[in-house]
Amino acid sequence: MCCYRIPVTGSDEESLAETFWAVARRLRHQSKRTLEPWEINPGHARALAVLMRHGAVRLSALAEHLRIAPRSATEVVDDLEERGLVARQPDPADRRATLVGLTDEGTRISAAIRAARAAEAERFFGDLSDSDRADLARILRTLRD
Amino acid sequence: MCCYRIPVTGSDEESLAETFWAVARRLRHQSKRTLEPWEINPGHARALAVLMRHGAVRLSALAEHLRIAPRSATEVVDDLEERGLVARQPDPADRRATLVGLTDEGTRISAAIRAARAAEAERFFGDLSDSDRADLARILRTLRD
DNA sequence: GCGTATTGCTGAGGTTACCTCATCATGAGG
DNA sequence: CCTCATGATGAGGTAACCTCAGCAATACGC
Repeated sequence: MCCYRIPVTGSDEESLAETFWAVARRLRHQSKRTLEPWEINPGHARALAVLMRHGAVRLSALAEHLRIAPRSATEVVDDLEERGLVARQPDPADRRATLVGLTDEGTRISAAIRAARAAEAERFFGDLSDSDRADLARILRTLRD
Repeated sequence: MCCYRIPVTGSDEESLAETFWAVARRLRHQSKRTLEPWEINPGHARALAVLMRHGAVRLSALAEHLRIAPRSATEVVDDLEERGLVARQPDPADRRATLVGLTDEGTRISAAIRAARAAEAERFFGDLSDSDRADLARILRTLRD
């Protein structure tokens, strides 16, 4: 690795990462508060969002979207089903598989959560100027991949 | 809240948050890989960093820095002590308290991790132009509080 | 068709990183 | 001193993951 930076730069970079995590923590806490009215945790909310976006999917597909093991998706779905937000139904195309879809109430609540999250993002990023917001989006997209 | 944004903006904001979390995930994975050579997890690394910065501190103080319950700090310290990276010593000022400090090896390893993290940050943020990096730092600082 | 391998879900049980509550020694204030 | 507060820790719990084994259904090679 040529051109190794001098410590000052290293220290700047360190604090950039630190600042990033500080922001992440604040955003995470705010998200948690946003979800409190529904007594839903972030993992369940993510599952509902996937179902909202993709409609009824197999458990294994849900697991992939959530990046968790299939067995863990079973548990998430168990919980949500117990609360009446999702329902299992046999997959007509393959009798081994089960499809999970939102119930009416699940759809209602997912929509409400979606709106609350949008409002939350507005609150969180709302103090930024339009150009800062655009810069942030552009820079983050660069870093994403 | 006046000037409520139209849905398009809401959707932009949503994706800003989403992009943020995508970046966070990538950074987290990279951090994990950075720590692998020492077989140290992020929580332990954070504890070592606190001790590096503050020297020997009480368990309760360490817990505060890490934002975990005092009882949980006991466990972190148990693990690190078993690995010879930190040592407990009685607090001369209060016989109820114990101070935790880095051992020589703990100091060596903490320094190595610190360097590796700086290199990791350089790798991660290195593709950005200087001005993007400055913008990002400034914007994140705005969002931090 | 027919046996074999694969796939989809779930029961059983483990791990990790936290937590609370009770306990014990020590310290501080009336 | 006697009471109350504080610092660490033992005991035990929880949430959100995991792996592995097992069962049913399907797909594949011949």
